[in-house]
Amino acid sequence: MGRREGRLGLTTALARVAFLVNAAYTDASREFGFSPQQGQFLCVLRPGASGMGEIGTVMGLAKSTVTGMVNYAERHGLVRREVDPDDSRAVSVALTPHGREVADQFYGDGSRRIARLAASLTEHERTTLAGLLGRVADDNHVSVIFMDV
Amino acid sequence: MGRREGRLGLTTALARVAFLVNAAYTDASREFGFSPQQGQFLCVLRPGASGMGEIGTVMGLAKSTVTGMVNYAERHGLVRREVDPDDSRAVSVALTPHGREVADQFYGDGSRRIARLAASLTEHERTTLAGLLGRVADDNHVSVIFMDV
DNA sequence: TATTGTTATACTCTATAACTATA
DNA sequence: TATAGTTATAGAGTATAACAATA
Repeated sequence: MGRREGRLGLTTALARVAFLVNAAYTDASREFGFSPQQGQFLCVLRPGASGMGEIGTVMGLAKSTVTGMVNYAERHGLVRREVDPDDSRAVSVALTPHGREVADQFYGDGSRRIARLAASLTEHERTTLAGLLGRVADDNHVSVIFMDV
Repeated sequence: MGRREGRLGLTTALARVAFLVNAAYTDASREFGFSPQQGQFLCVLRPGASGMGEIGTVMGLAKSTVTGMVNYAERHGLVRREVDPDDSRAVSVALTPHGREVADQFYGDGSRRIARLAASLTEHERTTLAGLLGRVADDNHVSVIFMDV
């Protein structure tokens, strides 16, 4: 770590860009009238229904927190609970048709904002950056919240 | 955007790596017994004292939120308020000696966790990645929260 | 009048512990 | 006994609106 010829170290650069991505995400959420957490939650559900426990694992939250989050989204007509036919203890949470529409629009808006952050790079630089970041992601078992657009 | 030869698009890669950085940050905060927000707040104050309004701008928070955050940190002996001699409305918030110690340790721990994310890259790749991310950060007026270690 | 902060209020986000019901 | 979720509780994070004090 440390400076190299007057340029930022990798750690600093990673932290700053993460801050920018978070801000883009938060701005997109505000645009849609919900919190970043609810936005992230909708994105987690986009690929398909999920159990309460799985949601907690993917998002890194305690199970009671997940209960509250699902309650909120359900109250707003974005998701619905369904009892697992194979295990009556388990619950499956899925987007409602309205929730899917909102989630897709939110995802598109958030993606556009994030893409805009790298607008000043050349096509070749973007490809290089995507490759290196992809390696970092792959090597650290990142949860699949954002899928490819 | 979209897939290119089976690899992730830049937007997705950015989002995933941001998620990893956030998780590293959250883990470091938990290690120190406070929330990611309090950790970020301490890092904002590391370079020097700051006014309430400036803190809100840098962190993207409403002023009443900043009041609450400073109250919390003050209650825990991490920061103290000082009235600006030039403008008695204004308040300057600074780390206490204890707060500085905690902030520095937290910053070091967080930085180490973030650096570890890129451990699998070669030295040359890390330099390339740092350069490209630095460009992205510079071109988007990112707030200076993480300074170089 | 405009600006700096704080208060009052109302939610959401979060975790821990205790609980219910099913496996 | 172990697992899937919920409830109870408590506190932190957040914003809006109304306010006080100073410029």
